[in-house]
Amino acid sequence: MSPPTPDRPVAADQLRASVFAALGDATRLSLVNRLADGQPRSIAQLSEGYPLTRQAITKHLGVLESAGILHRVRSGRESLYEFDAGPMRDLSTYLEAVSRQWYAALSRLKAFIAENP
Amino acid sequence: MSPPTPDRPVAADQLRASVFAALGDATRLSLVNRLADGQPRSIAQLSEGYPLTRQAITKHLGVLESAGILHRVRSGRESLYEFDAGPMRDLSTYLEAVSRQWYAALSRLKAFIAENP
DNA sequence: GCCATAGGCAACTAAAGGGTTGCACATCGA
DNA sequence: TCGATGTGCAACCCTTTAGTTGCCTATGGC
Repeated sequence: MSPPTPDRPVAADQLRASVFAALGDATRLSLVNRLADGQPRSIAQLSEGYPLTRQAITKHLGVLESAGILHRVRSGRESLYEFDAGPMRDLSTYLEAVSRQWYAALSRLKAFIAENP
Repeated sequence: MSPPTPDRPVAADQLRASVFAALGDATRLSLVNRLADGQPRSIAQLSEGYPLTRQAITKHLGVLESAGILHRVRSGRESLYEFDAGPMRDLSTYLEAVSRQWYAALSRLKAFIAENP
């Protein structure tokens, strides 16, 4: 391993980035919002209310599934998609950590300035 | 106001999606990580350690700036970028709300099942 | 005033993304 | 059994994105 390089894009970044990217589309965010009530829905159901074809929605669902945000369960002739909060909780934790790090650094800076005339 | 229930893509989704999209790249995540210590850095500094050209990094920084995650401050001949925790805090709040909504719905479902033999 | 350094701008390429259409296939229900 | 419904698959299109190269401008230091 290369010793001292904690900064270059690492595996963890790749993983998070793929989840962020999956959420980086208004249609997909909307789909997630609908499924966050815990009730699984079919592709046909999820396609209702969008000015898009069923195929387009299918692709979006595929992206969300690849990111682990949704799971697909076949039931008879339909594919039901259900929400999984795990990945989004992870992101939330990560974002919280970064924000906290920033606030902490800022506080230290302020303290330093206050103590040095 | 934020607990999301919108059915189709709405303005709020567009805004959040753009921030999510900005974070949906490993290189950009890495840049954010570096700047989250609160210390502004120049493009040249930020370009170090990546197998990319300075121009590529410049573009990434532009994306992050457009999303409001970074701010640019010109200082002499260099452009300093500094971190702003606001957008990421918003996302964290949003993700937390969605997760909470899901857990709540799941709890209700369990309770319902327990009460109906 | 000179030169090295830091950035900005523009044009270009390759690949990924978002979307569509067309068609084949499985399954449900009367 | 038969038609309607729900999906899957593939090919295709257009736009965006990630990245490069080349060149020109501004600034800082000596």
